[in-house]
Amino acid sequence: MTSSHVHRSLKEKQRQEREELILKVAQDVFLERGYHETSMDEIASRVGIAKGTVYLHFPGKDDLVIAIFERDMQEILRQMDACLDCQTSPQAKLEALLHFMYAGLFSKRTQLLSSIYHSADMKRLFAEKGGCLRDLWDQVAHRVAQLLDEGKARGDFDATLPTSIMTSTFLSLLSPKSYERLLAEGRFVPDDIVTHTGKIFFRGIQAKH
Amino acid sequence: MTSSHVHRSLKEKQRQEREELILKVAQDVFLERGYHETSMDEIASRVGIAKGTVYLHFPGKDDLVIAIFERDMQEILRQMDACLDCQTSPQAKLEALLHFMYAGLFSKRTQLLSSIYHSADMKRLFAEKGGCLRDLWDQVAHRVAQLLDEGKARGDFDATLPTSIMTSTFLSLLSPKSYERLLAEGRFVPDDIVTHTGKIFFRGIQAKH
Amino acid sequence: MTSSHVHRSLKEKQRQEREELILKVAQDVFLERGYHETSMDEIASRVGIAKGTVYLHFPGKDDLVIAIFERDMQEILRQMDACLDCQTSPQAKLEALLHFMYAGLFSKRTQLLSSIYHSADMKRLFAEKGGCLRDLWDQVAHRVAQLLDEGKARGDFDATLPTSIMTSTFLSLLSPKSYERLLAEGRFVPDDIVTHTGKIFFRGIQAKH
Amino acid sequence: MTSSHVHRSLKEKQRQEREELILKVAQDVFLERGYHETSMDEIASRVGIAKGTVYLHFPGKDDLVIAIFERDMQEILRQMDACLDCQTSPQAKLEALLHFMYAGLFSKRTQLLSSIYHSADMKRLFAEKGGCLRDLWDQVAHRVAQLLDEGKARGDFDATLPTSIMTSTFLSLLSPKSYERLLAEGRFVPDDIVTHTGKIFFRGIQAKH
DNA sequence: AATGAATGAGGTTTCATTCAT
DNA sequence: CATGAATGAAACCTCATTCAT
Repeated sequence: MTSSHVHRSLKEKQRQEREELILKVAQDVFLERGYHETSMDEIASRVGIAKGTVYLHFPGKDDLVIAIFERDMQEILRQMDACLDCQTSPQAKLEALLHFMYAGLFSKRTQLLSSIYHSADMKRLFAEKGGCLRDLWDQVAHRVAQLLDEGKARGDFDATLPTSIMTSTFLSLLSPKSYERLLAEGRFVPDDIVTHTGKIFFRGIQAKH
Repeated sequence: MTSSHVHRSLKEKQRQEREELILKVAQDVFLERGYHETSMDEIASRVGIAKGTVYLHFPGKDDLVIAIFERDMQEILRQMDACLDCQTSPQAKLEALLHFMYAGLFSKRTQLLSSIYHSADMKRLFAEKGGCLRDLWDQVAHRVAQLLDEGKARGDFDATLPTSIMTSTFLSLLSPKSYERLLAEGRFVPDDIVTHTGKIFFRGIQAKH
Repeated sequence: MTSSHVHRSLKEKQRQEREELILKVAQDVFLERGYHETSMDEIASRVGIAKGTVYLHFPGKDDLVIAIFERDMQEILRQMDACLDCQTSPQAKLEALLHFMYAGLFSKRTQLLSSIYHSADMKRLFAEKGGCLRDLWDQVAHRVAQLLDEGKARGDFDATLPTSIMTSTFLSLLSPKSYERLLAEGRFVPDDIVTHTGKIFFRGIQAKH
Repeated sequence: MTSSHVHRSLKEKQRQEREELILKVAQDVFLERGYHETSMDEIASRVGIAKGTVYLHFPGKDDLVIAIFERDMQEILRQMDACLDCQTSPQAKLEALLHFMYAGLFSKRTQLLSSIYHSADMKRLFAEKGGCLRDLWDQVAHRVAQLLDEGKARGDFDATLPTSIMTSTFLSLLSPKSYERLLAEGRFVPDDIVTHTGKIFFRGIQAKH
């Protein structure tokens, strides 16, 4: 009984690990090559499994991408909350958020998020299959909007600016592609860029005294 | 002789007009459907010509996209210069630039530009085939950077911020996708958004007094 | 103008001939191998064209089979009518029908018709895509039923037998598969078989005197 | 020792029961969906066992179908003989046969038998793997032929008709598909149809007096 | 013995590109 | 020139079969 249970749980664990691996690899390949330039064959062979095996985990290519986005968004939300707990003022929280989104592992996730908003075919895909993603993204945007409103209430941020536009502007800073060249040129490290960009944004929304 | 020459030139004019039309239509379709979801068939049939005819103007699908980007960038440069002439202060010029990039016809071009920076497959395409585009984009960035430096020299902009980062931030504002939802919700018109966003940016880079 | 028209019509003619050829070849292959054992590759290569070309004529494998059935049924109806004109009594007409259905070229078509009624997957296909086929087959059955009723009215056929059952029995004679072995053994030619089978049927439905 | 033997025999019995169950279920699914539309997965899951287990009983999908046909034919032969014992005249025996073949449980088997004769891929399968089936079917045909000859000898049936053709015609009546529509329309019950069809056949082969 | 995850050959379909007319 | 039929490489996906557990 116990052995059987352990056995089950082991198999299940292996299954989940494999699924996780597929998601990870697929994310990389999609980022490198783009959705259409990536074949299921390539994903499978990079994972080191057969094409058919991928289909045991995800019913189709579409669903694989959706799953990647979903996992990423959930992780981002989770980490966002964790990171918001450690700070006090709304501005400090938003700054922490910015830094976190660009930090090591998350730059990939942030890039994917940004691609949602920028490629016509992905948008289509989400319109058709990604109902749940809309909610998750709304939660991200909602958290940001809340912090901005909180800052306004405290008199930190300019209350005459519409929160929705501030939110959009803040989120548009989460498009790491714009900074890739800066990084590529090697004159800055990510933290520099985020710090400066953040400074521009927060000065920009500061309440006039 | 003369008649033949006129004939030639007429033909040539028609040819150019058609090429222009193909570029225009293709741009629309690419924006609607995305690169991979758009077939040469669809472009040809929307233009009202045969598929083969498209290949008389552009050697391949890749080159067609490159040509679109090239044309757009050149047009943007041209209009940018025109629009910069009408203003006096660097900030006024940059504001005019922002408004212009979102104005009617240019929103499409701006969207395409933004997609350069955000989709993995386009980037690859440009890396392989789009040598000339790099130069054009550098010119755009250069104009912005010049204005920012000019502003710094006049004491308008904060000289402690690295110009390259300011430039990047400014250009990242040219990602209309971020605002699509704001527009879709119907609470703002493009000009509102640009005005507010610009306000944030320019306050953000203002020199401290 | 005329030349263009002729040109058009020539192209169109070639197109139709090619389509006809595909239908013919596909019918043969489907008969030999069955629907699922036949690949589009095989059809194309037997016709001597590329796989993609088949798809210029038929949107999918399904539609190809449907088209074959439709063409066959229409041809059968046409020939049936022709063959019914040459005879006088209902029985003579039905006998002519039987012979005609087994005659040279039609044995193939008859075999296909029969396969409609006997394979589970074909039935499914027709249920989904073959609306028009149902009508055509009904016309065939209707013609037979009419002849049987006519014969009853003349006092030739037994009026106590339900026409629908007589029709079914008659049509079940159109299943050449049952006779293949007889033919294969070489002791009979098709006409013998049809003659004897017909004799059994017509005696069977004869009015009692 | 004895216990081990009993154990063995118990296991063996369970094994046979499961094999029987697989055959039964597979038959149903093949009839519903057709050979190619049926996956080994579906069969296994309907039986309630793992896919691999099916392969412990049958080396492949082909062999499973062959086994079904073999079992069905053997059962038909067994039941045929039983049913022939209860009747006296050849005609009564053949009539009993007809009714029996359409009776409740046997309609399925009859349908499968009929599909042997009507689908190209099944024929191929039997040509390659189904040596034994040929013999069994010959036995069925032989029994019918014997009865017909017996009837001829008694002066019941028309001796001028070739027995082989009479046999073929009789067996072609065993194609329940032809009657499905009659049944579907709801105007007849199976027994009506068989009775009328049989009447046509037996009148058709009756000796002239 | 039983399982079911893994495999990979094979099938259908799409579409950028070519080329004879 | 312009056309659009033809091509065939390449993608997605299924499923019979195997094999480690």
